[in-house]
Amino acid sequence: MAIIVDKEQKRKDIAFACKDLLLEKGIKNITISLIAKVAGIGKGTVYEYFENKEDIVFEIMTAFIAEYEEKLIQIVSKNISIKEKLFHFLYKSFEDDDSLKQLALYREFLAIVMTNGTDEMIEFNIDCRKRFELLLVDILKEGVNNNEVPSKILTLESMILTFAIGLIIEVQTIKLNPKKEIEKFVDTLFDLITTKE
Amino acid sequence: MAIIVDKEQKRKDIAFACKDLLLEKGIKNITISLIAKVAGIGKGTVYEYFENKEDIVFEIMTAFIAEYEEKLIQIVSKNISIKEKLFHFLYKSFEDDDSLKQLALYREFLAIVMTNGTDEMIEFNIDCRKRFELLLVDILKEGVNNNEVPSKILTLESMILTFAIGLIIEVQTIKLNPKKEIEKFVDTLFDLITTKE
Amino acid sequence: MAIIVDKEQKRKDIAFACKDLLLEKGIKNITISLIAKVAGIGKGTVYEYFENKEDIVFEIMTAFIAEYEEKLIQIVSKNISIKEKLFHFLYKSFEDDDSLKQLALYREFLAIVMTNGTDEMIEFNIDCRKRFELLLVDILKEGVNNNEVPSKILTLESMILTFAIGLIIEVQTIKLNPKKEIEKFVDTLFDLITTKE
Amino acid sequence: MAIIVDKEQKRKDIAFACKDLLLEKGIKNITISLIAKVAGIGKGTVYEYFENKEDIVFEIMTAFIAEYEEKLIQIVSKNISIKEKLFHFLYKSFEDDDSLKQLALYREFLAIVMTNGTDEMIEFNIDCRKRFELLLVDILKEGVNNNEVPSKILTLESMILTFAIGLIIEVQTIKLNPKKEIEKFVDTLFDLITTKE
DNA sequence: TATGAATGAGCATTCATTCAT
DNA sequence: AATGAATGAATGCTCATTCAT
Repeated sequence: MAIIVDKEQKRKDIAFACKDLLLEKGIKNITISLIAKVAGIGKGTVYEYFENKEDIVFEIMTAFIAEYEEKLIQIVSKNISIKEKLFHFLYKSFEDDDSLKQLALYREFLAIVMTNGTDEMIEFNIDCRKRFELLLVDILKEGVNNNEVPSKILTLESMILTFAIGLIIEVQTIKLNPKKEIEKFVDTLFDLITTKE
Repeated sequence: MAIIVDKEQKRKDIAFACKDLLLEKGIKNITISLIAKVAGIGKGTVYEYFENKEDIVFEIMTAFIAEYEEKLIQIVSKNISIKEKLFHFLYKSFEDDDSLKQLALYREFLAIVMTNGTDEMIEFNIDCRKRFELLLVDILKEGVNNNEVPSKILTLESMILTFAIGLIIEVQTIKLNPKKEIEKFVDTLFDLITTKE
Repeated sequence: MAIIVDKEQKRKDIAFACKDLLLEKGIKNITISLIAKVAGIGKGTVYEYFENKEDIVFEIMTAFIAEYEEKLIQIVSKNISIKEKLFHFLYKSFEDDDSLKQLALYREFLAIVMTNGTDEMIEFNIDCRKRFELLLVDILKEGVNNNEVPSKILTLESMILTFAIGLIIEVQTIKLNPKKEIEKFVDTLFDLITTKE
Repeated sequence: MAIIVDKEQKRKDIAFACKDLLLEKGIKNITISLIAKVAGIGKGTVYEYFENKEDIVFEIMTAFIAEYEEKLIQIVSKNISIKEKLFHFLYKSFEDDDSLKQLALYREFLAIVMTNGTDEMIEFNIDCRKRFELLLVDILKEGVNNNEVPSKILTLESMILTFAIGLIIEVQTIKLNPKKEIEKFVDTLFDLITTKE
């Protein structure tokens, strides 16, 4: 058991050592040789702890997702209006350079899943989506509870996430301005949802 | 005098001959050798009509986009409710096997643009977006003119397209059911937009 | 016979039209397509007047050589000392930008003859050498006649040309300074040859 | 632990295995596939030890140059007259079939440096020149020390090497007879230099 | 447990030349 | 005479993964 713990720890150590490298190089341009060098181990050793290159990328991406989730949780717990929360929830990944780099990596990951995605990748992706869904639901429910928005907003939850993915893509593929689009989206949404009799 | 060939026509002939091949193999796995063989010409001849591999893929994709646009135009001109039109506008690419194959190709193209997109590709993509935008606006405006929906629906236009892209991705990456999602999206949208005082 | 004359004239016309192009592009990077375009004729027509690409290059090089020979003849006829004449004879091809460009072309030609030279090329090259030899002999003989140098200088003639070729190479391959080397060469030579009892 | 290979040694082993191949095929016609096959290794392995094709050619050429230098050193240390030494110094590369093959390779290398030479190639070439220069100076100085020739012969050193390069070229490009030319060159040189009052 | 040496498939592109018209 | 459409051979390099030590 001690050994197992060590293995798990070493996986994380290796992954941690490569975070910046992956951000800098991207999935396609990172090599096992480089990973081994940066982690200070031999190429063969990498395979003692990871199944394959994909596996390493997953490990690192998982860490990034966890980090990002942390940021979103902070948004949820902030003392701001639901509208503001929703804006930040959507805009967080465009806010600063580090986030943008992580977003670029996620985009690269998406590109792979979109075309060559293994079941494992899709599983991973579904899992991520679910975790973000929970947070979004938290935000929406809180708004409902505070009577800021009618409860029917909850039905929009999946649609909002799909829009978010669309935006992540289109910011790159048709040079959409994320801030502008998100502001418009949130404004329109709240305009529609809060229209009273 | 030598034979004068209609270069533009021959381009299209070659592209046409390779349509199925591209659909079957995908952008990354199609080769010039194969293209030449399928088109029944020499490899060098391919380069008489196309700058490079990318150029051929563009030509074929452009044809697909035009075909698809045609289908959308038919939807616009159909005698159905705006709600139904919007549904079909969004669902058309998932409706049959041929459409799904073309969608897969577009997804592959998107994946490239997302990560290695040249300016030309982005240009192409922006252009496609604009053409679809026009059609969507047609649908929405008609609905407004017929008093089926309030005019504020027009502000949703860009958002709808972004959602559409998000859906194209997520159908693949998190196995979303396109029909279900689109139905929910359209229903919710119309529920929100048509809520009266 | 009229037709033959026309053919010869057209050869020269085509060659003339391509002179600058060849100088700019070099032998390896010039293409038949480009030649045809610049000469304002069809690709096939080029082959009506020339055997092959090599043939065109020859025609143009021949013109350049003739031009260069002209320059050397002027040196021969100048009213300067034999030492100065020899210096200019050797230095002429390094003197100005146009000459340097022609020299670069000749170097490229040499590179081909050195490795893939056809008999025809070698013939051509031998012929060039002979023509320059004649001029050099003129210079040397004149010096002897004027009692500027002893007649034994005539035995050096081939050696001087070989040195000239070596210099043309080494200016490029080991960055020799042509002016300095030629001055040293001429000085040393005259020092040796004119040492009297 | 894994096997630790003496990278430098293996480089040499691979290079050694390809010597004849390079001599036979020449720089332009040698292929990585062939190199790998002849060296009995995989194509990828070649790239473990060499940066690129050029790198391999350099390694082999370096070996040939070293071999050739060795031969020249033996000439320097021979107990013959300076005149004979100079003759052999210049004639060595034409003496036997192996030397002629190596000379052809060097000529091919020169042809590349003359037209597409990278800085690295020029560096390499300058370095070779310098090494031969040292040996030539040895020969000349010894002659001076032995009172075989006046010290002014030392000023001819660079000129002799330039002549040597010119000869290497012209033997090929205008079918000069190396033995004859070198004999004439050496005779004339000694005639001039040793002319006494 | 750690290592690192070895591997090999896979592919776009250029351009001189020909020859049917 | 003039043309220009068609051709096709030929090759360097990367990198994830394995496995002998």
